[in-house]
Amino acid sequence: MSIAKTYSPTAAEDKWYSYWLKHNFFRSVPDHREPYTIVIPPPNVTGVLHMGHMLNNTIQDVLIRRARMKGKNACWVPGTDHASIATEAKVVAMLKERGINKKDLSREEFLSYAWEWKEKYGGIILEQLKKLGASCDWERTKFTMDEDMSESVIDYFVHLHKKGWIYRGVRMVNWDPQGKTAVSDEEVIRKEVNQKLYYIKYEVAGEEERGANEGRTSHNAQRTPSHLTIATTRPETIMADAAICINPHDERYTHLHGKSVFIPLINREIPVIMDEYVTMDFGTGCLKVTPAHDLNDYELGQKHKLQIIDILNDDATLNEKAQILVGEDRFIARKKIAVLLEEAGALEKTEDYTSQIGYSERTNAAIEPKLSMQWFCKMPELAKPALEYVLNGDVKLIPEKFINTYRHWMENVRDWNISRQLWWGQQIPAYYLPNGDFVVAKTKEEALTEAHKIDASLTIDQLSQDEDVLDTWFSSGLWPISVFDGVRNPDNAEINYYYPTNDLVTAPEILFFWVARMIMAGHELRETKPFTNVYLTGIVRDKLGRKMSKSLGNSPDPLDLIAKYGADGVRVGMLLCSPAGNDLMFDEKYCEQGSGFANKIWNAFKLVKGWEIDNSIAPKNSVAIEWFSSRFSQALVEIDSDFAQYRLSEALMTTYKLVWDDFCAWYLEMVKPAYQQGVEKQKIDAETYNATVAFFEDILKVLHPYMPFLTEELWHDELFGTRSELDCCIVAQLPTIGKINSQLVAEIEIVQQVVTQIRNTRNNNQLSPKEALPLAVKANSAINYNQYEPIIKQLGNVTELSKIDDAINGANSFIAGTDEFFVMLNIAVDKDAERERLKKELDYLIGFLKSVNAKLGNERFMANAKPEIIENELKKKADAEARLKIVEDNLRGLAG
RNA sequence: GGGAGUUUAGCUCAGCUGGUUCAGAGCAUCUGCCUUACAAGCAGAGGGUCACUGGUUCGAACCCAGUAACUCCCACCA
Repeated sequence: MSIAKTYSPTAAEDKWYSYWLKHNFFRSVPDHREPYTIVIPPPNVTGVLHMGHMLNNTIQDVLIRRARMKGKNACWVPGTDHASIATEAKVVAMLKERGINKKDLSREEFLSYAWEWKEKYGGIILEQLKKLGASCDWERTKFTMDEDMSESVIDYFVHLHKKGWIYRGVRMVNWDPQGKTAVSDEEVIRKEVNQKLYYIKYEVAGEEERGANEGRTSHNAQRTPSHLTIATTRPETIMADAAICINPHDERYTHLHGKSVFIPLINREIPVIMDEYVTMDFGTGCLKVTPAHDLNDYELGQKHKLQIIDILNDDATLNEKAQILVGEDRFIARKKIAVLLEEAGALEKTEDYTSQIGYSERTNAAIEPKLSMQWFCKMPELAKPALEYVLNGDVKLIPEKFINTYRHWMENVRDWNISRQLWWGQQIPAYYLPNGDFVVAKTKEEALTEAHKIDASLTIDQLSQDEDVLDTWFSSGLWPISVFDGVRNPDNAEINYYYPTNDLVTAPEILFFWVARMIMAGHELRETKPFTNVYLTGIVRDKLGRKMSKSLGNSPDPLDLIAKYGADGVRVGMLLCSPAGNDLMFDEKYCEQGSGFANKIWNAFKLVKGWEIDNSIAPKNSVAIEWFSSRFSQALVEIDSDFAQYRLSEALMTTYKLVWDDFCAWYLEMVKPAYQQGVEKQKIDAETYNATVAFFEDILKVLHPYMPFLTEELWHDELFGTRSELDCCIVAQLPTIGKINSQLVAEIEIVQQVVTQIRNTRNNNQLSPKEALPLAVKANSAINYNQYEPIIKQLGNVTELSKIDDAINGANSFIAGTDEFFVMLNIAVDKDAERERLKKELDYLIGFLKSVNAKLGNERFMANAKPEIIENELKKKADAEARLKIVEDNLRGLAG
C-alpha cells in the first residue's frame, strides 16, 4: 500500500469528527471519576466564528482533551446567548427588509418572527466550532432563552427582589436611540470625537444694553452686559435648559446673582443659579443646565430643584416641548440650530473641540442620557463577596494582572440597570395592579396571590406584566449554574457533580460584564465560586497590531484558514503566537508552520511504516532507545509544569521540539537502517521497531490535544496493531513520566556536539556529506565512547572511531565537553586558520576564567553567595581550566 | 484625569528566587545540499547597547527611582 506523500487534512477531519460523535466520546454524564468542567462562553446566537472565537475555543478544546486523556470526566458545555439587543436589532432589520415595521406587530407576533429567525440562522457558530474540532458535549447544548434557562433567570430575579436588591426607579440612564432601550454603563463605549464647542449668547432679563462687550470678557463692573455667553457641545438642547449656572466665587458674574436669562430662539426665561460645581476656567464659566439630557445637569437640577424638560423622543428626535425643530434628529437639529442662532445673532463663535462620547456597544449609536423608569440591581452586597473570591485566590485570574482591574471595578461599582425596553429576552416578572402598585412573582398566578394581599377583589386579567426584558448579562451571569439546572433544582445530581466548574476561558473585556456577575450569582445562589481558574486570552490583532475587525477587513475567515491549513494546522498556528493574557499578533504564517508540523509528523510516520522486522538482527539501538525515553520523560515534566501555569504556547513548543528535534532529527536518524547499496529494503531489529512504534504512539497522545485529527488518523493505522472500535486516541490515557537517565542525556548531548562538529568540519572544508571520514578521540572525561560509536558513525558518517592517547598533528581537531576529537582529512590542514581558531578559543577561555576567578577571589561574593552557586563557580573553573590546557597543547602542537 | 500592562534578534515570544562569558527558542534571513520519510525537507551560519537615565548590589535583562513610546481598563468637566 502506498502512503500519500503529504498529509491531507480535509477527509480525515470529517471522518474522525463524526466517528467521535458516533461513539459519544464528547458525552459526559456524572460517574465515579473526577469531573473536569468547562462551560463555553456562549457566543451570540447571531454570531459567526471570528478569530477571537478560534483562539478561545482552541484553548478550551486543548484543555478539555487533555483532561479527558488524564482520566477525568471531561465535560464541555456548549451553547449560545440570546444577546437581546443585538439579536432584536437583527430581527428588526430583517422585518424591515420584508416591509414589516416592528411597531405594527404585537409582542407575540414579533417574538414568533424572532424565534423563526433564531431557528433558521441561530447557532451557525456552533456548527463552525465543530470544524475546529471542538469536543463539546453537544447533547448539552443550551440556549439562554431555553425554557428552563429562562425560568432560572426569573427565579433569580424573584430571589434578588425578595432580598430587596432589586428596585425600580426613575434615573438617568444610557439610552440607545437606535435600539430604543436603556443599556448598562458597561455597554457604553467611549470614543474620542471631534466636535464643536458652540458659544451661545443668552439675553439677561431686565438689563440694558450698555456696550459691545460681552459678559465673559468683561471685568469691569461698570459695564453691565445684557448678555452672557455659555459654551456647549449640544446647542440642540438649549430648549431644555432649566437654568444657567455660575460659580459663586466667579467675580466676573457677581452682577448676575439673582438674575434670569432668556433662552435664545424660544425666549423662555430661566434663572441663573450658583454652584461650585462649575469650573471657572472652562469655556466661559457659565454652564447651561439641562437636567433632562445630561447626567451632571440632572444631579445639579435635583440639587437646585429645577424643572426637567425632556425635549427628545425615544429615537432622539426633538419633540414638541422643544418648540422648534420638532421631529428633527438630534444631530440634524444641531446643525440647523447653529444656523438659526447665527441668524438670530446669538451665536458668538464656534471652536473645534474633542471630547469623549458614549456609543452603544451593540448598535454603535451615540448614547443619549435619558431619564426613565428602569429596574436596578443593587451591587454593593453582591460585589463584596465576589471580590473576596478573587482576592483570596479561590478564583484565580490568569494572568494575575487582572486582579487589580477587577478589584478596582468591584470597589467602585454602581447599581446595575437591568431592564431593557426590548421584547427579545426574559420579560421582567413584575405585575402591575390597576392602582399602579406592583408585585413580583414567578408566574401571573403567583402574582395574583400576592396581589390579593393588597386587594382581595382583583382578578388575573387586571394584572399586567412589565413590558421590559432583562439585560442579557443578567441571564448569562447564571450560565455555569443554569446549564446544570442548578437554579431551579439546586440539589440535583448534575450541579452537585459538575459545579464549581474548573476553567473558564474568556476575553478580558467581559471580565465585569460576565465573569464578575457569574461569581456574584455563584455566591448568591450556591455560596461557592462558579469556577476555579479564569484564563483570560488576549485580543487577536493582525500583524500590524490592529484589532481584527469587519470594518478593517483584516480578519481572515477562520473557515478559509481551516480549509487551507487544516484544523490542526490552524489550532497549532493560533497557539504558537498566543502569550497568556497578552494580545496576539496573528499572522497566517503561523498556520503554515502548524500545517508544516503536521506534515513532518506524517513523514516520520511514513518512515516507520516502511520498516520491516528481521528477527535475525540483534538489538543494536538500546542506547538510543533509552536516551529518547529519557528525553520524552523530560519533555513530559516540562509540559506538565507548563500546563499547570496555563502556558499552553510553551507546552506546545516543548512538544514541537520533542517531536521535530529529538524524535525526528536525532532518534529516528540514530536508529533508522543505514542505506545499503543494492539492498532494496532495509530491515530493522525487533526491539528497535517495537520501541519506535511505542514512542510514536506516545507522541500521538501528547500531540492529540493540539492536533486531534492527525493524531486520530495515524492512531488507527495498522502500524499500531489492530484496534477495537473504541480504542481511540481521543480517549487514550496520556503517557506517564518514566525513568530519566540524566547522565545518558548529558553524554548524548556531547555526542550531538561531536556529530555537529564533524558536519561542520566537512562544511568548512567543502566536503560532501557523503564523504565518510575517520575520527579519533582523546578522551579526558570518563565518557565511554564505545557505546556511542554506532551513533557517531551513523550520524556523522564516520568510518571508524579510534581511541588515542596523544593529539594527532595535522588533523582537524575540536573539543566536545572536555574531550578532544581529531578528524583525519585527505587534505592538508590550513595551519594558519587552525591557529586562528584556537587562538580565539584561547582568548575566550582566558576571559572566562578571569571572570570566574574574579568572583571566587571576591570576599563578599564568597561571603554572600549561596553554597551551590559557589560550587557551580568552582566547577566552571575546573572545566575551563581543562579546556584551556587542551587548547594550549594543541596550539603548541601546531607550532611544533 | 486615574490605574494597569508592555518594551529582549527582522517577526512572535521565553528568560521562574538577581548568580555560567546569559543573552535563549520558533519563524524569517544567508550559505551549502534534490543524502531512499519529509525541498512543507536536510546540514550549517549570521543576527541583540535586553527602550533610555540613574541607583542598590560582590554581581542586574531581572530589584528601586525617573524618562520615553505603545496598549488596555476606568472616569460626568459643559
